[in-house]
Amino acid sequence: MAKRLTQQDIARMAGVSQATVSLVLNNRTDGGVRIAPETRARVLEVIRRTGYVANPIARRLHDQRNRILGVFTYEAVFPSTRADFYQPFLEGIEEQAEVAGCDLLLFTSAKATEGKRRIFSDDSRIRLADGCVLLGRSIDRDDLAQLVSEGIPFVSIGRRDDAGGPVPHVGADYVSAVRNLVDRAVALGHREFVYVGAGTGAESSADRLRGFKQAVAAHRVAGTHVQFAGLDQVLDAGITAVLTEEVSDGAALVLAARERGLSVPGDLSVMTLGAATRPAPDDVALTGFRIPRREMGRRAVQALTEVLEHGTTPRELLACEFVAGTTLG
Amino acid sequence: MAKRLTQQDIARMAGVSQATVSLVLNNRTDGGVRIAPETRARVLEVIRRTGYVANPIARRLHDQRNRILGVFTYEAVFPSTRADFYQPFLEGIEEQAEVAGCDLLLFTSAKATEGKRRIFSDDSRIRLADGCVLLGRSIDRDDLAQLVSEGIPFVSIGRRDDAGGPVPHVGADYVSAVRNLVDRAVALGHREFVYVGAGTGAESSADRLRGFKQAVAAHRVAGTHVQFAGLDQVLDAGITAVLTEEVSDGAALVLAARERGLSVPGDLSVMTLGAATRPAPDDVALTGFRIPRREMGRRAVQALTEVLEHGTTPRELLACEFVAGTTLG
DNA sequence: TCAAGGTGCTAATTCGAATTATTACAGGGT
DNA sequence: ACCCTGTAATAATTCGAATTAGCACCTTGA
Repeated sequence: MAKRLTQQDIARMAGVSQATVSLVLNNRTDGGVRIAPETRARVLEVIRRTGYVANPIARRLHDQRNRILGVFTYEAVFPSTRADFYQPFLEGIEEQAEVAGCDLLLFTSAKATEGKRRIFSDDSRIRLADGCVLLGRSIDRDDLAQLVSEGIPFVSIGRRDDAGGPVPHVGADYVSAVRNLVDRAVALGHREFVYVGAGTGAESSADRLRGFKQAVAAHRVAGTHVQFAGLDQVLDAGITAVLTEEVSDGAALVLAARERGLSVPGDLSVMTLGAATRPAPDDVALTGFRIPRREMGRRAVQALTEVLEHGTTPRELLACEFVAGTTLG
Repeated sequence: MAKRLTQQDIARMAGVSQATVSLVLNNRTDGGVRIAPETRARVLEVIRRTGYVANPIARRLHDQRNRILGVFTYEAVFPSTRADFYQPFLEGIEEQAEVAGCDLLLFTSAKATEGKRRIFSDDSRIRLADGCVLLGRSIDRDDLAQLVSEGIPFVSIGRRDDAGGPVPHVGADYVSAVRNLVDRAVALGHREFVYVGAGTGAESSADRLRGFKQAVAAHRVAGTHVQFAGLDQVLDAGITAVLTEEVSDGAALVLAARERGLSVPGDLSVMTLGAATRPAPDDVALTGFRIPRREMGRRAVQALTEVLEHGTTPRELLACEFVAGTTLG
């Protein structure tokens, strides 16, 4: 296999020193550095001819920058079961990376331990990249804490609680989004609510439940929380408005109600909180909100750029757009 | 930001030299290297206490290998309009990369010129990876020739004609796949065929048309080739079996025929050749074949591994699976 | 003619870890 | 006292690129 070219090789070909090649390559003109135009041209010509590119590894060893942004996901990125969930994020990430002139490193080699990947394995490659975007519904807290304590530049997609320090993130404002749904339902006369879903564990779940509780408290209406709920349970409790974390749960309720000859939203209103971790039927136009996934991806890369350039700790929540649907009335 | 610990730091704490730390860390016992048990224990204790992990960058610099595989596409990978096309390939690539213990680098930094990315721009980063997988319907011939002549390790997904030398690739055997379709149609009594599509330009198109021509010649039946075809044209020419490169073209013909009150496959048979570059309706069960996209991705990475290890030039065509559908009779 | 000042380039060092060559020292035998 | 052998550790070098200090050469001007 042809050995990769080094600056030393280029230097030899151009009849100059390695240092000169480096200076030409980086277009250095400051600090009393001068290269004669013809020398510069000669070196550039050799570089052009050979297609030489500086070894990013060596470069990074020296100056901590190689224009590579890592993307770490806790599951494989492409498998189609998850594709609908991850894809919009990745679109945004790719789009903004292109703008920033960075390449994306997908950490596929991260060994899966017990079905979950871990960021810090024996031979963690996370430092290959300048910084890293973290993607996944829930992220291991120990991993997060280590990222923070080691000062590795990263941005999480999705809000994260502190982990031994503030965690830089670009999330969705679920609290406001859920409150908004309850507000609208109350305005339509609803007084008996139920929140169906975990409501805990991942921050995204907790935020939704928090928004729900804030809203029902503010309106002084009845609001309960259950992990799972069948149609009977809901009806027996006199509920008129259901909010489900999972899109598929909401769709299931609507279908069950209609099979039973009930009208949605006539007899029961159903709203979904946008978590599509499972495939859901697309023939039910649920009322709910749209998570700005693509925008979150874009903003995460922008935020990462800020982290890299200014060492800040950006935390930002993006608004979710109300989706009218047909299941709230 | 706390500076990361180095082996030098560990060495100081343990009262040994940096070399000793490295030897302990790598558990080296061969080549006349000996470390006293108590010294080893002392070093390990410091490592445990501090949570030190070797900097992978420095490690790679020494090992001449970064276990990064590049993925170059002429368009953005993730946007949903293209997702159906690229995704299965990427699934396979990711899967095999994980097996090989490599990370994937998406060349998003290659700025698009006139809507297309180019591999060799002013500051091509293609050499950043150990090797590279090329993905795209058609690949710029100049780029290809340069890759070959510069001896850059790469594998194309999709068969490619020589470009100043053989081009390593993992493709689909369209010639056989199309011949197979014609064989089946002839066996069912068809004698008047038409091939609808480019049939030229990309190798994938040319291969399909070649298979078609070989088959009609072998069976001594009538077979014409047109770029585009309306339903009237087809019927006027007395055609009984249509093969369309594009899935959407085939679907359009079927729908047009049925609207006209014709039966498919009663009055007209339609087969598609699997090129889904445009979204197509999924309610028409077209007869055709399945391109083994995922498998192609997997094999491409395997082939790239061979290129890297043995400097070979693998060329391989994978068989397409017949899809019965309901539009051939 | 010699210092002053500018120009164009290079030698040497740095980054962190891996590896090879080498040294230091103890103990045993003569 | 001397050599030899084994053991345990270190000094020095390597990887490829970036950077800094400084060297050699050329003009000027007095």
